[in-house]
Amino acid sequence: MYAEVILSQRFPKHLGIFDYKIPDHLGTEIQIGQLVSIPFRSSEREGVVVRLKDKAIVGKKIKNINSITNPQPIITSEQISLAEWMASYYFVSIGTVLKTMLPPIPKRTHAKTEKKIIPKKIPSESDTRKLADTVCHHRQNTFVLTPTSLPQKHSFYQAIIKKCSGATMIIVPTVNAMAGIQSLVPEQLQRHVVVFHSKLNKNQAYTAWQRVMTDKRSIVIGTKQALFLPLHNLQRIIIDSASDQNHKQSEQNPRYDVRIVAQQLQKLYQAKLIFVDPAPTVALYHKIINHQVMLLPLVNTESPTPTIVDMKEERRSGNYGLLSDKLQKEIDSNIQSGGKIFLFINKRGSSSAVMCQDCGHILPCPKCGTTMAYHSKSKTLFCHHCNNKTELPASCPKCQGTNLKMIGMGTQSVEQEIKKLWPKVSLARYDSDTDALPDKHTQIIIGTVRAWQILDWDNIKLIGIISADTLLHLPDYRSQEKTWQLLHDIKFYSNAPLVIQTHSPDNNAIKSFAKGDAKSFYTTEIDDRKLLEYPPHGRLIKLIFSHRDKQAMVNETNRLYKSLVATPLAVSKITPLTPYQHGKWQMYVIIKYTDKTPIKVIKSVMQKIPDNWIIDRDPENLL
DNA sequence: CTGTGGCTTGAT
DNA sequence: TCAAGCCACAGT
Repeated sequence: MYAEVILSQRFPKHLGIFDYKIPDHLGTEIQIGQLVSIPFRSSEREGVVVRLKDKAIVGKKIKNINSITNPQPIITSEQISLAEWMASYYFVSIGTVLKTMLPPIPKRTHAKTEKKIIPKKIPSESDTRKLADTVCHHRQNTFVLTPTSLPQKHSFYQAIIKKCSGATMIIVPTVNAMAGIQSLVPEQLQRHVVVFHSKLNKNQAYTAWQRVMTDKRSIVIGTKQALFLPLHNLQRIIIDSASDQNHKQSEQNPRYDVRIVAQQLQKLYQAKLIFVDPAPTVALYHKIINHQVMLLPLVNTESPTPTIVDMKEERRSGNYGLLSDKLQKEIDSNIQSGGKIFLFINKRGSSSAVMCQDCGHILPCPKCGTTMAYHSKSKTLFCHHCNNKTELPASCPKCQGTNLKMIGMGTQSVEQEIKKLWPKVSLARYDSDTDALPDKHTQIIIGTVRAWQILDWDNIKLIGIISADTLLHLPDYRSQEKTWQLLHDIKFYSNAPLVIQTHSPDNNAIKSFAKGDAKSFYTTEIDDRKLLEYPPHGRLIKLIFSHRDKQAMVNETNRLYKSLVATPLAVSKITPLTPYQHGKWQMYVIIKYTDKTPIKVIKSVMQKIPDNWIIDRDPENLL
């Protein structure tokens, strides 16, 4: 008898499963999922048995398994299936997948130390109780919930945890997001809670792994690695903040996406899958339209209509500053009444777009229409989509105006302007350059998304978005979607009046948001992506090559690009926003395919990608 | 990909 | 004489 064994080690993608002979004295004891000791190259290693068979591959010298490390299997057959699926989907070796799945195995386990969590009292709404019922008993297996406020979301989670039997997995995007959810679990169920994330030490991780294997009612709250826990009786998977970028592992192989892996888990365990986010991604909404997933109906809650301020108008009426008359008036009246104000600035990217101050036109690439990025060093415009390069024109191609300006402004410039207008008001800046927390009594806080975590949302009485345009004109196909999500996230946290300043008041994301018309946003956006077959019409694989030597990088990128052009797949080259990073030059090759592309074709092409290229399937962005 | 063995270099 | 550092290499 022979066994297929996987080593929990990163291997190149063509190498994964190794055959070993089962010595006679172990013949009856070997089981799938067991950890065994094996000779590998010149050392002793541990591996997982995944299959038993009569014949080993020919042409290799087959070695013997030394011994069984632990008779108790450490991994279930469902997990082996999942690992095999992931390896093939993400074009990595199964050893690489196993390395992320398995907990580090400690020499000996100590008693765990756990933080005591005080459960929060949440007003239970009949609305969310009904939805929890739907999730547990409806025939549909995948759902989407679009909560309009934090209490509503929490009430739903609590209803699900209380009402439904079996084990639950709640996947959150960041470690910070866990505590808030843990406190929702009622006291009598707290003993079933298992917290899981990358910052746990060996023993804590191992203990969590052991606990979920036996508890039939586990409530796992964790970041993406928690997907791989061997839950007993897994009934439902909740993806919290489902649109969040952190649900994708982009830095390291396997570059997996929680939302994709969770679907696979759902199938394996016949569990229920629930995506929760105030604003679903375009890809997810597309599935709602196609009835592949079910949108859970929510009763609309009252909220103030956001005010859109057209900054082009402001300029025409003589206001050249960063703050519109409308926003100034609102700030003024809030200062009078003592309400707190949050002024939101989106962090300026490392490149910025060029806008005409007279007509609001953002300079597009003459070849393909994508927003061009301004490189301040070379003073040129660059298209990240088609590599087109042009000089900065002297005047606007649309209205001939000569007031061209780089858009993207920092928190500092807004701070200056506020100080000028209201010299006495207490003011704090909170962004990635700030360490100190703002004083509790600070009236105006100017900040980036980083400030969201520390804001006292309940006491914020006015929110101003200084410019919705910075995000809007990133040269990425998802910039509209990101703007839409950002606006919804702000609204989700606070019900305060919202003033949005923009040069593009007719933009789909901004206009649809102001009208509260989700359907219009998504259908328009899906339509707009049709022409270039961007997701959800087509699907993407990003190939990354980096090298210390710029010329070597360019040569290799061109070589692979040319070889891919000869295949049936659509390819394009993209220079990233920061082509030089960590002492290396890099460039991307993007592969676009559709559901009609045979999987065989994709597989055979990807097999030929050299091992020194990074393969990122379903990338979070193209920059 | 990464642990290993072989080889070079530099300090003792 | 040995440790550390670098590189090429092959894995059942």
